[in-house]
Amino acid sequence: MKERYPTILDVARAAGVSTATVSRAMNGRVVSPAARAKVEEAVERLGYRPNSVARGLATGRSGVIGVIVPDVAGPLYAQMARGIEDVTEPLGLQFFLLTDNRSAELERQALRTLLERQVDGVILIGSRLPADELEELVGTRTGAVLVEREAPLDPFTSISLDNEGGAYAATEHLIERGHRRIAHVTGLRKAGERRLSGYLRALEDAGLPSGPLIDGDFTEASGVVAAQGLRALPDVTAVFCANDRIALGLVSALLAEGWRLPDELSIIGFDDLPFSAYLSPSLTTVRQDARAMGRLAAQRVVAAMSGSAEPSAALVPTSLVVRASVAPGPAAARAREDAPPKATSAVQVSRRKP
Amino acid sequence: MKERYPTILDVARAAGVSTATVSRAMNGRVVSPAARAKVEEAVERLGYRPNSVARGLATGRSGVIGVIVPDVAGPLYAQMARGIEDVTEPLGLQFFLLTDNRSAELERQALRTLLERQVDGVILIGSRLPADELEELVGTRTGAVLVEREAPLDPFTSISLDNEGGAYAATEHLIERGHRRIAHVTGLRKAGERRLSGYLRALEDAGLPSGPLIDGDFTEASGVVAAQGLRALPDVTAVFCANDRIALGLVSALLAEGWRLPDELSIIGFDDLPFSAYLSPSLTTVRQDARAMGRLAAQRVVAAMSGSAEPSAALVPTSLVVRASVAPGPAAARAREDAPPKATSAVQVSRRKP
DNA sequence: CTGAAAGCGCTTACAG
DNA sequence: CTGAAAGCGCTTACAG
Repeated sequence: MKERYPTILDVARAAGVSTATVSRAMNGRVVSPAARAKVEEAVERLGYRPNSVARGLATGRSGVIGVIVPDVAGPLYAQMARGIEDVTEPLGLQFFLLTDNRSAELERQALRTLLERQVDGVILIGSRLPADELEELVGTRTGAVLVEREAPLDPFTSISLDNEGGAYAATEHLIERGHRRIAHVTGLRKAGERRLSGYLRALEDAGLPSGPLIDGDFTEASGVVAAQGLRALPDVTAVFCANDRIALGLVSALLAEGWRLPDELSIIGFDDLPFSAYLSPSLTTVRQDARAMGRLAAQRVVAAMSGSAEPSAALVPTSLVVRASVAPGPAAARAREDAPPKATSAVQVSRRKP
Repeated sequence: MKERYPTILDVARAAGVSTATVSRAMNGRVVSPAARAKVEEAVERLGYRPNSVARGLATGRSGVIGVIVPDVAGPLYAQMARGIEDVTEPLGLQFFLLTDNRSAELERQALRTLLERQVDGVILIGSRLPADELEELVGTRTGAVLVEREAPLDPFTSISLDNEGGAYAATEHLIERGHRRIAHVTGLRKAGERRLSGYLRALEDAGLPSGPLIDGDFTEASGVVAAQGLRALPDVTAVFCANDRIALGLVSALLAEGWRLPDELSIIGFDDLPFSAYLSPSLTTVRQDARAMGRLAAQRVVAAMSGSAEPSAALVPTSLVVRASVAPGPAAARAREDAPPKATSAVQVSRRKP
């Protein structure tokens, strides 16, 4: 047990060349065909695998980029990880996922770990460390990009979802469908704030007063609680939930109380989680392309690693996914009385059931 | 830019001691209080952070355990990661997640990467590499544990979910609730097979014939397709889905066709995903404690790393979560005609709606 | 308790 | 194209 792995020296001896030549052959540098053949044979025979720790020490580069996510559990982070992989894989870079910066202290630890391991770059998702501390920790030797940063601007490259725009589009969709009294179940943190302000701006642009705000925290449970709040608001015909998990809880509670959806209440979510298309009614929502964000983050961090990067700030767009959870609102009904019915396909969907 | 980080030598000079003393102080070995104080002061002043790559090379241990998951996207893997963290964190070990072994080739690459990086242990989830290749790659220097391995036995420590037992419990539950004609939407791979055989065994033990088998592949889409199959099977009163995602698709399609659930069809899933409690009707299912599996895997790999480990095979139990998607079956109705109604609370739930 | 020195397994100018 | 040698930043017997 614990037998020694062959080292580059073993290979050199077996091949009758120097370790420098083995190193060159392994890394695709110029080497005579004869030497290359001998090295390859020896590598094969000994089952040699280079020790990347030693290489890392010698080169000062590890070839890995570290990713800190708030919580591995989120399906969105998983998608983001996939996007990161899309770009690192072809470049021969590895990336390591470190979980959870749910607290600043955990994030600090995770970041230190990564830095001590000499990662070449870091992607911090939803970071909550103060900018100056980040600067001090990360220094200038390591590429860094911030995704969905809580605090505002930094001297770092950052990438954020267009939460405001997505919320605007969702609210606008409800308005276009004829809703005038639209509630919002709020979320948390920066993303929650931005979604709220997109909602408010859409109402304002439509000349509508702000609808009731119901406290939420991005969980299903808060959606369930919101259902109670809605009962006291009979004039509300539609609600924009800060995310799909809230919408899931809300729909669940409403259905359990016997509400007919979407006829009695239209609901729209945010995120487009994998289950959202399969709810009943299927959930109209705002899709965020987490994979694209991951790709973008990886590209930026690679650029930052090579030093060729000006700090920049990117906003990733969202798209509205229209499904069946939004029915025409009262304004649409009024319009129908005047004009001949001009059913859009979305209206079709929502009217097929009753 | 690219300024040099301080090294142990910088600290030694600043503190007026040798690097050996700095090393000892940093690692909590015996050092005179005076020396310790000087080192600590210098570390603080220079902002020194040890280079774990260099340490890894010197000690031959990296302090990291690598985890290969089939797909970061699964919420279950996320839970497992949390469980792994539960045990590695207090031990000062790090773990790195490498994604996706959806193909043997990708898994091979991921494993090589990990090994080249000198991880002290690996946890392979759902590995599909042949046992002999695993043995050759991993060797005896690295601890390894297999979670939910596809192929049968190995010389490795393995941990599996009790898929068979969970499926048995699910099917038994349907039988106890009075169902006699129970279909099964199948899954994939070893887990799918085991769930199928648990289902078959439960029917057999109850003296019932096997019900119809509908092909599935663990996706919502296959659940949607299964709904069509069920239409042709009017005598089926209950269906055991190989996982919750299938159940989600099935419920979605059935509801869209106007079925009343659970009255017209009882449904039971497997996994207990986060959304399952919020479906309408809320889904009765088999919970797997992925976090506990992760914990167990981590404990075993730590033991394997210290060499103090006999290979072992553990089976992690499941538990039935009774919610509202199972209604009493025909046998229960017949029983009711004889005896006065003896409604269990579960029956209550499922009869409140119609 | 402490220091000088060798060693971990690579890479890379520097000569040739 | 190739080799000898120094160096990457630590740790750890070995002496003292």
